[in-house]
Amino acid sequence: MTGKPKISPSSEQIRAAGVKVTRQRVRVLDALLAARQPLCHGELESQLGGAEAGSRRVIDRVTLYRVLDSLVACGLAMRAVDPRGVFRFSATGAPRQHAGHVHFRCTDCGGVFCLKAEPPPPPALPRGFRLAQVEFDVRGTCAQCGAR
Amino acid sequence: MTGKPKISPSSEQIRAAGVKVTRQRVRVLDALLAARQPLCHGELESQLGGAEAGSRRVIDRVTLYRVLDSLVACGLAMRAVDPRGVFRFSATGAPRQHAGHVHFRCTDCGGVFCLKAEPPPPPALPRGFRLAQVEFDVRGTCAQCGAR
DNA sequence: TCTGCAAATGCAACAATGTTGCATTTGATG
DNA sequence: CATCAAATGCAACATTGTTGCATTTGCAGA
Repeated sequence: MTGKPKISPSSEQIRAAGVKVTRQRVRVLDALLAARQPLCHGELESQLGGAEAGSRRVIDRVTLYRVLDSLVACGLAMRAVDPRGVFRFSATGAPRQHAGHVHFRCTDCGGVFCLKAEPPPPPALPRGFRLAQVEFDVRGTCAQCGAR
Repeated sequence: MTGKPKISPSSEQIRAAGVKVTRQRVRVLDALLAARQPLCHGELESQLGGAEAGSRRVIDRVTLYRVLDSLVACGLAMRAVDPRGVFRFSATGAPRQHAGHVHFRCTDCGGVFCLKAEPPPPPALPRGFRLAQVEFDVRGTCAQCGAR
């Protein structure tokens, strides 16, 4: 078994999560793991579709939605909403490059800036509550947009 | 001129903001001011439409979008995105009942709980950046969902 | 290796939310 | 009251997300 061509770590993650390992799921999870920031459906679609352009469509629009749903359901991905009201997905296992600091989002140009500040400590929760994720979202206008 | 039927405070706010005072704008701002929580487009539509049901449609769907845009543009209202990805609007002049504390959102049942904790102070921004809004988002599973 | 079945996929159609173009109406101003 | 830009209503369109159903595929067991 030394010559197995290529076992992406995603396959293992998916198998470990107890769901079927399919080409589509591997592709999508790979994309999420490689991404520096959470991706929306459209970005994933064009990224996956564009990569192998030439053959036929790599993944169906609806399938992509369902794959994302399944990844979220089995804990391999997370879903958040961006300021435009669009769902964005990120791999939970991915190195969270953006986990240790706070983000500033310019409502004018849409740009995202990483602030030096550390995220605030999570607040105390009532008995029985379990914390899964904390997001500290700071919005306004960046220096460039403010200058105009 | 003593008998002017009814001058809602919204009219004054709108006039002060320097934009035309129209029936639609007054209605929408009234609704936002009266609301206990941010309202989405659909809620506003049915609320406004239902109130005067009988005559014809009170406000056009598109007009409602545009009125909301204009209220946001002149600073009388604020726009945020809810966890479903839908825009929600609130009057900036309205008593912000939910402004002074942090929210916990259960990713299981979708419920929102108000925590006792105060929101963390906004972080320092680079030169030229202007802060418009801060959101502290805490997610996980609530006691009830966690018990199952 | 083959077979069978539940899960996953692709396709079409639909639903909800938000936007644009344009003709008509209306608020404010002189 | 005359005027004109702004606001409104209507129709059509765009984007994002969902549902139903027939076909394909991963995977477990014979």
